[in-house]
Parts: sequence; C-alpha cells; structure tokens
Amino acid sequence: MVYNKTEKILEKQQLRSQKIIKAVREILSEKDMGKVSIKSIAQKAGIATGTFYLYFADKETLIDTVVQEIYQELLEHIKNERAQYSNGFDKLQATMEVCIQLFMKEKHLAKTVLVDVPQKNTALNSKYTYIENDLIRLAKIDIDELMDKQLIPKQDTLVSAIAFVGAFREVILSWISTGEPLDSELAQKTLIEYNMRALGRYII
Amino acid sequence: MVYNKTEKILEKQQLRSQKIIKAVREILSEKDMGKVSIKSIAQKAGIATGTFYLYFADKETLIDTVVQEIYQELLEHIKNERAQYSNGFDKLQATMEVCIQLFMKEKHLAKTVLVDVPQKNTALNSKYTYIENDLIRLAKIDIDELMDKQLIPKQDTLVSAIAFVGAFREVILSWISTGEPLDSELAQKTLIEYNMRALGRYII
Amino acid sequence: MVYNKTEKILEKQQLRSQKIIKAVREILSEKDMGKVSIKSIAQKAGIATGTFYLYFADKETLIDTVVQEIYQELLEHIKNERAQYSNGFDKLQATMEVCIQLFMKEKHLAKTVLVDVPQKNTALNSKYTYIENDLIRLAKIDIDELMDKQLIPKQDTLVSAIAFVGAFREVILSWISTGEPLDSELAQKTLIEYNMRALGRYII
Amino acid sequence: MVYNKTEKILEKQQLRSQKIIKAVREILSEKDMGKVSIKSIAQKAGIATGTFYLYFADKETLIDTVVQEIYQELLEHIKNERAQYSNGFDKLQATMEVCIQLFMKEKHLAKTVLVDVPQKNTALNSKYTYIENDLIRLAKIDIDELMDKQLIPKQDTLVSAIAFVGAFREVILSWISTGEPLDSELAQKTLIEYNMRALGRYII
DNA sequence: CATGAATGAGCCTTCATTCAT
DNA sequence: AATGAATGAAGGCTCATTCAT
Repeated sequence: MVYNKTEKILEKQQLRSQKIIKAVREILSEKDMGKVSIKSIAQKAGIATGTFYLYFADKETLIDTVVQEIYQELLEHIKNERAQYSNGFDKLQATMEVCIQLFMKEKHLAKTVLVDVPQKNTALNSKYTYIENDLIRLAKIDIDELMDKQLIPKQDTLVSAIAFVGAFREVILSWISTGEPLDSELAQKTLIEYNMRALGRYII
Repeated sequence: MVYNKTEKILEKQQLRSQKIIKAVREILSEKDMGKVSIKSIAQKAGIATGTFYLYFADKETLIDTVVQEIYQELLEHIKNERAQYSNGFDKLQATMEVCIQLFMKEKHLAKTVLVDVPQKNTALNSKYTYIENDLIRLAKIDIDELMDKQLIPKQDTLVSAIAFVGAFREVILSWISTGEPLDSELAQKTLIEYNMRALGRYII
Repeated sequence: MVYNKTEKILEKQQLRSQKIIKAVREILSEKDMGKVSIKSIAQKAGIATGTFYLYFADKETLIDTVVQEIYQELLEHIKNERAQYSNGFDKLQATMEVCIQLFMKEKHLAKTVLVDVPQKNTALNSKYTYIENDLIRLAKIDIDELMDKQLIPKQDTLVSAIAFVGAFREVILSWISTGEPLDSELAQKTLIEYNMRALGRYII
Repeated sequence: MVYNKTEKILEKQQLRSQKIIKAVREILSEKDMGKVSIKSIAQKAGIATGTFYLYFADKETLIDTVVQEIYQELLEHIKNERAQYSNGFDKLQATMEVCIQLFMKEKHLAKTVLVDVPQKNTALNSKYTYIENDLIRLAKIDIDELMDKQLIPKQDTLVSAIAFVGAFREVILSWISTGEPLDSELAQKTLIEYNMRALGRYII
C-alpha cells in the first residue's frame, strides 16, 4: 500500500510538473508571447503560484527543464529520421530536412531553441548543452566519416560542422522572422545544397 | 574665450556620454553579464543615477545608441577592407577575413553584436537594422554579381547570403566561447573555404 | 464550505480595501497633510507597498475610489433628509442643515470633500463629478421650481445655485478651520437665512 | 560710492527677483500650465537654475512671495475702486464688480488665488493670510456698518461676510472652469443681487 | 500538500538642491 | 555672482519568492 501510495504520489507529481512545463511551452508558443511570469505560468497550469515552488526550486530551474525537454524531443526526431540512411551525405541532408519541417511547423519553439536559449548561454557561460551543440556533434560525426572515406577534402571537421549548423540556423531564423520565401522549394533546395556543396563533395 | 569654454564643455559632455556607453559595453561584456540597470550603469560609469538622464533621454535611447555605435564601427572596418578588391569572391573572402580578425580581437564586441543585440530583435521586433542584416545585404550583392556573371550556379541568393553569414557567425561565436582551435590557421581556412565552396564556385 | 470560504476571503479583501481607503482618508485628514505616496499609504494601512496593488490597479484608481465613496456617503445623507419635505424652501433648508450637521461632525471628511478633491479637479480637469456639482445640481432643481412657481424673482438659477453652495462651503470651511463660533446657533441661522434671503423669497 | 554701489546691487537684485516672480506667474498663466519646476522657472526667467537660489531660499519661499504679490495687487485694485463710494452697499457691489472684471480677465491668476493657494492653507495650517481672508475682512467692515445703521437685519456679520465671499468665489470659479454663461450680463447681475439680497437690505 | 495573499527588493524616472568652476 | 552639471532621495510600479492558513 505504501509503495502504491508513493507511486501514485510520484505519478501525480510528474503530472503536475508536466502541466507546468506545458504551460510554459504554451506561453512561449503564443503569437504575442505573453509575460513569462510565475503568475501567468501558474494560471495557465491551473495551479496557485505558491504551488509552483513545490515542483521547481525557482524560475530558472523551470526554464532549464523546459529547454532540456524541447531539446530531447528534437533530437529524438532527428535520430529517427537519420536512422533510415547509411550514407553520410544522406544523413546530413535528412537531418536538415527534418529540422526544416519541424521548425517551420513550430516556429515559436524554433525561436526558443535557436534564439532565446542560446542567448542565455553564450561565451563562457555555457551552463546548458544546447541543441546547437548536439546538432553540431551529430554533423561532425557524419563529416568525419565522409572525410575518412575521402569523399570530401581534408578540413577541420569541427569548424565545418559548426558552420553547417550555423548556416542552417540563420536561414531558418530568417524564415521565422520574415516568413518563408515565395519560392519555398527553391529556397529550401538552396539551403540544403549550400551546406552540401560547402562540405566539398567530390564531383564524380 | 567663450568659444573655448563651449568647446571644452562639449568635449567634457562627449566624454561623459562615452563613459556611460563604455560602462554599458563593459557590463554587456562581463562574464556573468551583470544586470543592465540604470543604477549599475551609473555605478560603473562613476556617476549618479540622475546624471545619466542628462546624457540620454532614457534607457532605451542609450541601448540604441550603443548598438548603433558598435555597428558603425564594424561596418567601417569591413567597407575599408572590401574596397581593395573588385572580384566578388575576393570581396567576400576579404569580408570574412576582416570580420574574423576584428571579432577575435574584440570578443566582447563580437558577442554583443552577434548575440546580445540580435536576440532583442528577432521576429517582428526588428526595430534596429542589425549588423547581421547589413552583412547579409553586402554578401547578397556579391553573390548576385557572381551569379549574374555565371560564376556560380543558379540559386536563391538571399538564402545563400543568409547561410553565408550564419555559418560565419556560428563559427566565430564558437571560437569566442571555447577559444580558438589549436590549428587556428586550418580552422580559419576551413571556414573561409566552407563558405566559398558552398556558393558553388565553378572549378575551372 | 467552499461558499463560506469564498465569503470569508471576500470579506477579508473588503477589509483590506477598506483599510487602505481608510489609510488614505487618514492621511488626507492629518493636520500637516502628509504625502499621499503609495509608501505612506501602505505604511499607514500596515501593508507592504506591493500589497497595495493587489487591491487597486494604481494610485489614481485608489483616489477615485476614495472620492466616490465619500460622495456617496454624503449624498445618501442629504437625500434621506430632503425626502421629508415637499416645499422647495424647506428642502433647501434641510439640505443645508444636514450638511452642517454632517460636516461639523466629520470635519476631515468635509475638508476632503470641499477642499482636497475639488482642488484636483478645477478647470478643464473635471474628471470626477464632485460633490459640489451634485449639490449644485440639487439646489438648482429646487431653485428652478421656486422660480417656476414665482415664489422668487427671475434669475439665472444656475448662478444662484452655485452661489448658494459656495456661500455654504466657505462658511463651513471657516468653521472647520477656526472652530465653530461661540454663538453657534446664531451663526447657523445666519448662514441659512443668508442663502434663503439671497434667493429672494417674496415676503408675503 | 559705496552707498551707490550697494544701491545698484540691491536694485539689480530686485530686478532679478522680479524676473523670477514674473516667470512663475507666466507659467501659472499658461493655458496648459506647464510644469512649475525650478528648471522651467529659471529657463523662463533667463537665468541658470543655480542662480535661483541666490534670490530665494527655496521653492516654497518663491511660491509664498508670488502669492503675496498677487494678493497685494488685487487688494490694491479693490481698495481703489471702493474708495469712490461711501455707501456700504455700493462699496460691496463695487468690490464684487472689480473682482469679477479682474478675475475674468486673468483667469489663471484667479485660479491660483482662489484655488491653488487656499488649498495649501486650509484648516489649522493657515500660514498665509490669503486673499479670501482679506476680502472677508473688507466685506465684514461694510456689513457691520450696514447693520449698525440698521439697514440690514441683525446677523452674525462674520458669517455673512464669509458667505458673501464664498458665494462669489464659487461662481467665479465655475465661470473659469466652464466659461462664462451665454447671458453674461444676467449672470453677473444674478450674482451681485444674490449677495446683496442675502444681506437683507430692507426694502423701502 | 495546496493555496494565493503578502512581501519587499528592485526598476526607471523626476526634480529640488548643491557645488566646483 | 553666476552657472548648470551633478546629485540622490523619492515616487509609482513589477514580480520572484515566501508563508500562514
């Protein structure tokens, strides 16, 4: 019984935590991005402001958690998609494609992940491992492999991976801000080819 | 005499303004990025809080001013360097080189320009024209020219320009955060070639 | 139970609101008329400055509320008393008598109503309908009636009503400042007769 | 020589003081009643803010001085006008007429004298002798005289004098706020007759 | 455990007054 | 004497956090 009770309680706590996190994400996703105050979060989560502090130490902890969750989700998506390909080029391309899809569908999430979070973590203040780093790591693995197989020229693969992600990030953000370009297909093709070409794929 | 006096006063005022701006820049550059409150700015500038308002209408005006100043500085550098080249590829390369030099020398400035400011201006909140937009514009001009001359394949040149700047930005920021890579020369070469290759320069 | 709880809370909130309003009234009534700052109000009400904003949107709202409250109280008194008379002269006299009574009993309230509030609303700044206007309106109705019945000479009844209230106001204020005159009865009689005579009651 | 010099200096000081006072009065007279800050006063007076403190101990002293000056001027006017009449009724009427004229011509001055100043001096805080008191005193003298001569019924002449001034004050203020009534002549006649009748002039 | 009213430090801004020049 | 830049206390308001119920 006791065990059960504990389990139930833990479950309930989980639920509450999730509710709070969901509330934050909803607020972050709102078009006009309402105030991200504890009060508004609690309101959206349907709890009292004080209750918040039973689940999270403080506001910062909450934000950290939300960010982690978002990251995990995104990486999950990417990994699933990549799993279908064995070729390094294809994997990179698939990564970009899934990211484009996801980000364009959830623009505010993209903003949070690509802008709001990193901005709090620049320079030596890198408290999180953020999505960009994860993406870079993934990209680097592929690029390393391609270089090993001599499919691309010798290069500082870390730099390339960073550039790869950076080019991608900037374009996505511009689309989020100004709306996707009219010829969306050409635009996406340009972006993908930009990065693929940049790696230096040998033309056979 | 009167003339002299006025001159001196103006000079002194300039100095104070500069002192305040410098204080903001310093705060923005601090590792732990202290609060950018009027109080902290005044403290850092060695003035009373009220004095601040003798030099700037309000906080927002100050921030605008700082941003503008930083932009002007950077663009000046870039334009000077680019002026020496007529060829599109060379100009783009020169732009990257001067930016690398400047940013690596003034890392804090780079951080402000590439991170702090853009983050306040994402999406529809584009009150400033920020450096990235200016850089993108410059890059696009060169890329358009290259495409017109059929030196690179057909592409959405705006996307390419954005990707170009994005790749660059990300790499620079990573260097700022983690320090330049050991083989700095290879790293820089990789970055530059990454972007040049990405444009699709036809190999002759 | 829930109902009870809600009731209790509402009651408590009412209490706080009242406490705050009372605090303002007290400050307004103090001899040296302390500063009417949020801080001083909160202090007097025994709450934190932030708490104030749980009960009133801002300072202006509070002041409005206080004023309205005072007005309602006074008008209630007057209307009750007037209800007992049908004759225009009697109604006017009753109005004066009830006002004299009330004001002399609650001198601070009188001061607020007759001095503090109007002074914030002079000229084109008439955001409130203040007691004086209401009193004037009431008086005018009676005077109009008297004139229609040809019980008083032809006159600009609005001017007369204003003068009526003004004469009254000034005398009351003088009594508040300097204390009622020794021969209080004569004094009150003089005031009432002054205004009644002024209207020009035809001597039969 | 020394004497002369001192005289000149005193004269100059007088001039400055006057300039400052004039500045305040101008600001008080402006339709939109700009901020009455030391800075704005100094600006209008054509002096530096610091200079102000060479002529007045502080802001309050200045305001007191301005008020005194205004009062003196007004009383001067009134006394001159009254001097032409020997009859008590005529004197009272003349007083009212000159006040109406003056106040309607300088509405903002009227506002200052009748509203702004008294409001700072209510109740036991009567630091100034304000115009109203002076007017009341004058009126009382006349009313006493009339009563002594048995031209009006027995009454508390102080109360009557206060009521007299109060009725007058209120009407003037209403004209200042809302503009003079259309039938200005009837309105003025009503006001004057109101007060005259109120005194109880025996109809012969 | 949950609540949400209460807290108070902190923010931006104004302005009467001072003081070095 | 005159200047006006500098001062800093004070004002209204916000919001992360606490605590009595």
